[in-house]
Amino acid sequence: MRIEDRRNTPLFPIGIVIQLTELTARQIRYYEEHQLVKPVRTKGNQRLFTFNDVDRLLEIKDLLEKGFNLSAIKHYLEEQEKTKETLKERTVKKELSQRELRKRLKSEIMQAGKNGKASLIQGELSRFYPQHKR
DNA sequence: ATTCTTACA
DNA sequence: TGTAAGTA
Repeated sequence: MRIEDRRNTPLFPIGIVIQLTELTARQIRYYEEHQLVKPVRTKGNQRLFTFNDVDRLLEIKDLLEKGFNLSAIKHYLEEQEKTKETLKERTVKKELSQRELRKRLKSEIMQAGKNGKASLIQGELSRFYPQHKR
């Protein structure tokens, strides 16, 4: 999950963001007021934007040019955020369950090796192989 | 030189 | 949104 960290690393002062997005400082600060982006502040109170913030601002600009108002864009981005987090959660759960599965398989295999009888999981797995007459 | 806030057009 | 003023 290193790439994600990079995209969320505060890097750009507003001057760079202005060049990257071709938005004015006024606009960028205004969007921040409305919580569409949340740049962190340095000790000197200067804003630092992340790569994701820049992407976000570009999307805001695009939607604005297509005629959407700020509140609509805000709702849109919130939904997009929810969806994104849900997908991420599912991925995490999947990874956890697969790790758990491997752990159980290993345990069962070692157990079966000791007492020679079919393990519980072998019984479970047989369901996925129709050629095994049951 | 840059950025920040506030306030008014 | 743009811009001017006074700061940090």
